[in-house]
Amino acid sequence: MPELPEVETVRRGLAPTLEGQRLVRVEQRRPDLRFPFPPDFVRRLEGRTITALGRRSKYLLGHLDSGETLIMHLGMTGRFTIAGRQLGDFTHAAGGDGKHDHVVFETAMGATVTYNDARRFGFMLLADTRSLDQHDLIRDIGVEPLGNQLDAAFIAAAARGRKADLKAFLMDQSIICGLGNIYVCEVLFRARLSPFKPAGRLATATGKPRRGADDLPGLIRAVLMEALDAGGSTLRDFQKTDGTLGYFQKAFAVYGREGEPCIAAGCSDTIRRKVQANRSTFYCPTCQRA
DNA sequence: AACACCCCCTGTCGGC
DNA sequence: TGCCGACAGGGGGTGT
Repeated sequence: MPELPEVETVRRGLAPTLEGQRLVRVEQRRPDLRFPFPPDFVRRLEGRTITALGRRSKYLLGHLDSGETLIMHLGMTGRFTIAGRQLGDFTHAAGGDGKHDHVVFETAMGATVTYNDARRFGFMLLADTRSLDQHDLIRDIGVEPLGNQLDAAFIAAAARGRKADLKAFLMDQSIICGLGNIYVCEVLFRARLSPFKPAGRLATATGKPRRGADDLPGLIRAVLMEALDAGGSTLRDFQKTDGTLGYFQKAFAVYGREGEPCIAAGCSDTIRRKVQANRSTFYCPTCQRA
């Protein structure tokens, strides 16, 4: 399920149950997810306290009092359940038969947190906290879009001379992290930029902002913040019901709307879908010409 | 370095 | 009803 807003929603949902809590029991039910679990995975977790639950890009980071950090990625279908309350992958049915429950954490307070991941594109690793920034999977991650490093100058400098198309540019986690297929489509629609034009058009030859580069930081933040708000409200709703609310409850302007009318005022075109780098790109050919 | 592909895995959905 | 292909929110690895 996870792009940045969803991972952050999961983090906020898990934090009250895990932060400051000791793991009294950890169950690892298979040898691997996307990657093999680290050696002695259970032994290195049991008895440890999670001092803080953080996030970097789409990674969840469980900092332990042992000096290690539990790095978790949800892949496409990863989700956590707190004793019946589901966090993540809202598109798949709630609950389930536990068929894909791969890891179970039990805290000293008696809470049970289960990780479920049908496709197993997610993973869990352990890394030394002190050198976490230098970890292979963390080192090359780009700027956090909700942080203060993302501005027009940064985008222009990064885009300068790039031949890859705008869609790939915004999907590239080593430039701006956290955006995935859905939100890139939504951002480009709001920016009225074509997904298919080279990213280099965002910058002048000397690397100054050009065309949509000025608008992008604000639009990226707006799209992510709206999703975050929706995720939060979804989460609150979910605690009170057993339905599969959320995520797709949020109304997207283009994502998943192939053949439906463009929502832009005065536009009578329809949303198209094109496969780009093996992923679907949704866009309005009339509104996104630049 | 930057870029274009391929692949990992399971489930679901639409068409026949 | 069954079968089959297309598709799904990610990203690591490889080859040019």
